[in-house]
Amino acid sequence: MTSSRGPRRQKVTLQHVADAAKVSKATASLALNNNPRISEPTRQRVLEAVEALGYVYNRHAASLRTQRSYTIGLIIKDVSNPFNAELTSGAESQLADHDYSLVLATTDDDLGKQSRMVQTMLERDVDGLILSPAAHTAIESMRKWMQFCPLVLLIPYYLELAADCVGMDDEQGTRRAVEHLIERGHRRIAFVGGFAAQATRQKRLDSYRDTLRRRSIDYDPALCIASPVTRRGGYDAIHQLLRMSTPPSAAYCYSDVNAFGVMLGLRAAGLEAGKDFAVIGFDDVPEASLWHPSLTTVSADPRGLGENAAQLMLRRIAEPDLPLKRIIMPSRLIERDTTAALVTVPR
Amino acid sequence: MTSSRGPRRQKVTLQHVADAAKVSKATASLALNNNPRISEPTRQRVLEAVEALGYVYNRHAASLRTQRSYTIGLIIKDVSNPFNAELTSGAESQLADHDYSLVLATTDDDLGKQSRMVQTMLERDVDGLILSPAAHTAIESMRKWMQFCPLVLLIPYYLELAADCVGMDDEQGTRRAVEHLIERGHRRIAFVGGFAAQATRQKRLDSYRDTLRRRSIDYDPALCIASPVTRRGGYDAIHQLLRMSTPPSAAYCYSDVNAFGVMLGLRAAGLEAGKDFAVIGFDDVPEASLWHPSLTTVSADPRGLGENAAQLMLRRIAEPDLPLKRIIMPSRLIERDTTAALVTVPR
DNA sequence: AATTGCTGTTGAATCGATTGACTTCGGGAG
DNA sequence: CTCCCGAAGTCAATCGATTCAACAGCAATT
Repeated sequence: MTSSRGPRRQKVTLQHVADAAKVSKATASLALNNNPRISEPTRQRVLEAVEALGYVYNRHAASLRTQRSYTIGLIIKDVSNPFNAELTSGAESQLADHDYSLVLATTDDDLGKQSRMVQTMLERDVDGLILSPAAHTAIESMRKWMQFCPLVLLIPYYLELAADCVGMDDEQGTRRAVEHLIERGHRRIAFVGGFAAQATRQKRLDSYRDTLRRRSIDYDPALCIASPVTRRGGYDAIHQLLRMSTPPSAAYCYSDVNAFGVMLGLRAAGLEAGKDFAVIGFDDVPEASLWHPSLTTVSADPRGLGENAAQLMLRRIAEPDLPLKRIIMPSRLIERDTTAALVTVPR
Repeated sequence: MTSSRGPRRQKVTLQHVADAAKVSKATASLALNNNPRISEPTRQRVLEAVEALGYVYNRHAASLRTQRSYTIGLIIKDVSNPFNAELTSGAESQLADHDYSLVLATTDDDLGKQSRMVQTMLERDVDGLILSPAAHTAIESMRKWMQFCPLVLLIPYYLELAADCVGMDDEQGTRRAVEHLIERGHRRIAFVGGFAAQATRQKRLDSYRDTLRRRSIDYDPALCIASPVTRRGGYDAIHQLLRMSTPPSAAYCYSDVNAFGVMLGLRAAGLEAGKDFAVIGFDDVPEASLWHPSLTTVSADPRGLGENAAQLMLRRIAEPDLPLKRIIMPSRLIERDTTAALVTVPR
């Protein structure tokens, strides 16, 4: 069987609409844009013609003239990660509500791919770029991109760059998590997951050390394990930690995904999270509440992040000269079962 | 502090490049498109000028002329669902590899929103539309859209429509799942989740009944519970099932998400999945292997679905007159712990 | 009756790249 | 010496909507 996709329906342009409504192309255009200089009866005639002919507006032609594409680019590392999926969802729905479209690209955290993706976005003349920069992205690159369109960063640690941004309160979230563990009697607390190059991780690590210091607990670098942000990463890390001569009794993880890995590793070692060992994650992905035992974690509202990023962008487009805005979203600790038990024999 | 975003850098056009390279605009264009009529030295001069001036290609202008946008629209119900996130990821990476961009829109399964989203896609003159149609989408609507650009459906049950499509083998997957339960001794097997309007669910339900019939097991409509595709839906359904005078001993669920709800409901009722009651899901989302007990489920490879959809689209664009292609991806049963136990007292 | 002021409409240039038709130039072939 | 040819470029029209400046028509004002 051959597909019967006939010749592509020949295009109906504004000229055809104008002819059908017996007005000029200029009038038809103004009518569709609700310009008040066009009288109501005329506008109606134009709208009827549009309906009758099945006219489809051509945004490329319009963009060429107006220099606005009503398109926003979103560049992230990976959509399949549930955190980013939520973020994308939030941004998309916010943009759709304002008649903007979302062009999505992923970088796999690779600088080369990132610059190619930015390039295609610029070629498409996006009205703005929402970016979660790949590791090691140079400030200079981003500064260059900003000459073409406004930029909203999904990370709040590029203060040298005059770009709007939105991010989590990593510091506060970390403090709460570590204090929670200390209050439950833990003294040897591991920090698991993420790589040194990640600015977000560095921030959390600093806050972790700072919190320990304030509570007069020694910082032990051996308890800090860098790893990929995957379950495997967490699994391997806990394995390594448990073999230490004085292993930790708790782990604060860079991400829920790492925490899940830690939990699997504990189980494999015959230990139970929440009873024999405390675990805290970060992100509060939906699964966090569903694991058994359920995971104590720092809540990160990824959808809200996406929404805020989109709003920031729309605001910037509407008012390019507004002062910079950096949104830090509050994080809060969600206490669940993996930190249920008190340490009975501290120290 | 005021943002110092200066005046938008004034545009460098092909004309500027041509001037700098001391050739005509036409030559510059041909050079950039690697047209063999341009000599190598000339092409190099043009490329150098591009580099020196920081020229950015304007795809809107090109699209206007060529009637190709190198953009594909993806319209799904919801990105935040992990199944769809994986699918999106697969499609995006496949398209990016071929220099196509992905415009993403979501419908929330709402017909009105769907038609608005399709509209903006057509205005953007996408080269193709990959669609997971909202419930109750009329064939006629889709036929209309196909007059504007090729369509790839993410569901294989609109056979009346001459559109390429890709989907799961719901029938085979269901048969395997139900047979697996029967082999373990189950005779009263519930079908949980989804709504009647969903074509996919209907397909699975048919296959479920058919499998029972072949094994001479009576079909009991009371064991089929429709519900939203959420954990809550599964939770409520199992609750209802357990109150029956002769409750089922197993549930085959429309989706993993429903299955998780069933598991939570069982736990709340003091039962343990895999020991007191068997559960099978559909999709094999990553969490399925991580729950405790781990979930037996039908694997659906969502990323592969997205990749295939993208490939189908690229193929259709390259060769519009190829015969229709419908890809049914094999599904397989992943046996895990929720179906571990045999029923000791069958009947 | 001529001028002014509106309102509603239109002509034509414009955005930036593509492309079919045409020119130019420097050899060979005749 | 002329003609033809191919290679390398260039001209100019084109895609479809927007928008500025101009203008027709008509009422009100002088």
